[in-house]
Amino acid sequence: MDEISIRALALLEPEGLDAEGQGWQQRKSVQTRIAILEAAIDCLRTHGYGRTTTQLIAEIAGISRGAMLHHYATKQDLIASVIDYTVYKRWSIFLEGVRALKDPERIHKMTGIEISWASMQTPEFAAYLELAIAARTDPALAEIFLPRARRLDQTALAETIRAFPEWAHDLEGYALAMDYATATLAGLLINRDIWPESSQRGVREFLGKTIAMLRRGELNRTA
Amino acid sequence: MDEISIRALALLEPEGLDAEGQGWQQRKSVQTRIAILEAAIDCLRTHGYGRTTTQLIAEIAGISRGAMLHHYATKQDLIASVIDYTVYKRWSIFLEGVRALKDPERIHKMTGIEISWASMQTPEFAAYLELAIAARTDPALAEIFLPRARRLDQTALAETIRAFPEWAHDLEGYALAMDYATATLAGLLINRDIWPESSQRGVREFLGKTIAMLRRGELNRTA
DNA sequence: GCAAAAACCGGCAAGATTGTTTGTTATTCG
DNA sequence: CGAATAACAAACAATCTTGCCGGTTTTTGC
Repeated sequence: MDEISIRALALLEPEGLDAEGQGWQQRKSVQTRIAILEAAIDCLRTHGYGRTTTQLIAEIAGISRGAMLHHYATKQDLIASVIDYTVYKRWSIFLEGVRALKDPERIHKMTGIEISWASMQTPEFAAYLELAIAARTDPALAEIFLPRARRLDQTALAETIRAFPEWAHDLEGYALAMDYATATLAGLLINRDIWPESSQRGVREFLGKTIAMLRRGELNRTA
Repeated sequence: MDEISIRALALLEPEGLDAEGQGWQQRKSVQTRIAILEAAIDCLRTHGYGRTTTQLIAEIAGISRGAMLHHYATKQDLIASVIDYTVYKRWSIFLEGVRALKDPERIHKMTGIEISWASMQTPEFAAYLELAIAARTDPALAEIFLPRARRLDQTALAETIRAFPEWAHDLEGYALAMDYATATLAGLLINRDIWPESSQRGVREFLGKTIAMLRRGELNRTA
């Protein structure tokens, strides 16, 4: 992992999950917590937030519900950790994909969209999306989700731009491109089961061309 | 309402809600059903699908839960009607907005996006979106939602193009533009509470310019 | 009128979900 | 080695939600 990734990850890294060099009990605790988080992610993406029960999470994680409530006293505590964890993983995957590209590919072949698309098709992002959606109508969830999401979104924007030197001079344009791509791809995800695959591919390809033009400045965004 | 609107509405109009010239009992039944549907829409948009209970719907509709189960024996029956009803209303509002535009406005000022945006900010669309999202993780809901959504989506596309003579020669392009705008705006709706308003406006405006260029053929979508 | 049907109301049982509580096993540290 | 602490398990009470059922009022048709 190169320097860019490390710096970005450092600011997004979830707390309470780093147990390097600790005792065995500590290491086991972290291991169990990660198992719980991944079980929660699996539940969220397959059953949605409304039907994600603590019972099911514990079941999938392979532990008792009592044990889970020992690590995460309340459902809100668990969800809060899930938020941090999923965001961290999403941008890790994103940066990893970008880092694997050579500069010419990244700049001229709109591959950024494909990478963004790939990072949005992971179980982690599916879980995050479920939470984002549920937070719009669930006040209790919104209370813990919105502050985190706003902060993490801002942090991710500021840190990922480091991986795109060609955007460095234009933070505003980068923010627009990122929001634009994220919005369109998220909308695509929602209609995944409704629209034919050919339509979805058409939208993705057109989005790629649009972003490429935006970067080249052919679509001045203020006029 | 002009001929175009009437033709489109005819194909999308929900069944069991037209009681013109019937007896009073029939009329009262329709009236109650509409009250139930609108209560359900209100519940869906404010509480989400997972927390929309039959009890709450009946409460908001102002009738007893028993009376509601008389009109809609099961929750699935009710939701099925909600789907048809919301889609019908959405495109009614959309066509009404388009019809109110003069040709030059519609063609040259990318006002189509604003109308589409307006039609997606109604309670009806919010409810539909909740159902579309919930259907992705709820098999029981998907069973009744997906077939309807696919059929209604196709019908709406074929019918609304009548209101855009400038697109008539390019159905494929119209479909792409519609999907593209819908996806982006839906994605925007999801992030409504997360992103700053200025970012959202930026995305909307950029989308408008993109669609305008697509229509003018400046962004060839096959290359 | 008057019986049938429709609209409507209130309550109930079965099942599910959350947080708490009590108890057991394993680890850490003085 | 022994007490304190952490990890884990199982059961419980309180609350919701759904579908169903008996009963009441209103409308319709003969």
